[in-house]
Amino acid sequence: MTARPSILHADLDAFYASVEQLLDPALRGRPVAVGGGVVLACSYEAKRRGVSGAMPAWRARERCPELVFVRGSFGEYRRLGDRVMEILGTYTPAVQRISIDEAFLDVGGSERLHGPPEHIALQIRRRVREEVGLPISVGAARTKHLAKIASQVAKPDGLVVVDPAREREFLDPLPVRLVWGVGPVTGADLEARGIRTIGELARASPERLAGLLGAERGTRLRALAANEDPRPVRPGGRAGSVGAQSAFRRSAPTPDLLAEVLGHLADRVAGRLRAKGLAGRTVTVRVRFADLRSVTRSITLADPVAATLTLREVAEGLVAEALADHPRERTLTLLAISVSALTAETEVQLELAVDAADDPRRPGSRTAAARLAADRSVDRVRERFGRGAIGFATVALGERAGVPDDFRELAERDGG
DNA sequence: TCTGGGGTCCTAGGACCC
DNA sequence: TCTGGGGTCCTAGGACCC
Repeated sequence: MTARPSILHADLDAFYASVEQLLDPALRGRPVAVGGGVVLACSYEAKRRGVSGAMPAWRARERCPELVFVRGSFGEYRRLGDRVMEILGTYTPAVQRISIDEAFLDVGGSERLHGPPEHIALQIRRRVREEVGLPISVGAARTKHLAKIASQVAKPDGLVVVDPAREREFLDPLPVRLVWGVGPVTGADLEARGIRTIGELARASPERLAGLLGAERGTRLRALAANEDPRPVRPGGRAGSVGAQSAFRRSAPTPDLLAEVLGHLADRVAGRLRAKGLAGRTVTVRVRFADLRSVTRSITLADPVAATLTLREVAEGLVAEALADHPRERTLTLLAISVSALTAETEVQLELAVDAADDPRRPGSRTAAARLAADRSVDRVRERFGRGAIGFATVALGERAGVPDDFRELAERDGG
């Protein structure tokens, strides 16, 4: 084989928990969990004692009584994650960040400056340890998917380079759950039919997989298992949707509750859209009932929204529809708003001068213009004085949300 | 005292157009 | 009077990832 294992996948180990241990030396060597009611991330010391992500706090404490719970240091996660990405960027501009703590690199063109991929991987691990103080695992291989699997195998705090001549040897015995896109449901399906390893998935007939998973998905997962997915490292990456959700204790869908929660969510979503210079035409709401089943309702508007009040009104209408379709459901446990079909907000602004129909959903209307202008004033005040300085019901919402807003933006299940 | 919050991608049916 | 095939957009739901 001539191909080099020039794709790297770099993945910080137990990121949130490692940051906490970095910030507070008293936590080092101890089982640490980040989160409130549930474990959002935990240290390897905690994992060894049976704690894992998404576990309710009471169960985690049951399994590991000496577990130390910390609420999380959101700003630090963002800051340190960014610093690590900066280090990665010194080896190639071809860095594709896929979450706060994880990225692909194509170092195929970096050899002359920085040496072969293995050497770069070693340097990355050493520099992140020395300059940031965090452990990071790296996988190196010929393809992205294989590099990602390699970094998972390398954890914790390791490096795995997959020799292009020995890819099958490496891949075949690994559990099928390591394939990207095989989750609990599909994994259980496959295992029930005797497909337990990646090798078995790669060798399964396309017809059989199509019957099991559907044609498209069967083909895709088999290609991943067979390591025949050549997708390139794609730097940058634009958001396709912006959303927010809020889980709460079982509550009747009273007008007060809906106004409060949807107002808060619309404020968050629209604010983030404006901060990114975006607006979106499709608004989707999700309503979760007491039994954790949820339904969604969406609408695609003629023009993109970025104004808080307009988004809130549209969302209220959609939630009302969803509730009307489920008249027997008396209890809610979650509401969510998401905006997709995004466009650059400059296009919205251009339309401001155009027409004057007074439907606030139309960006050209005076109402829409006034709303957007008011929102921007609020945005500016918040930029200077912080989120709490002004805005919708942040005080009234109080403890209901349970998780600090900043944290929500960063939260992820398996970060540690 | 059973479950965060942020996303992506895919499927499938229906409306509508040519 | 009955009809095809293709394409796009919209909507609802589900699995998955971090």
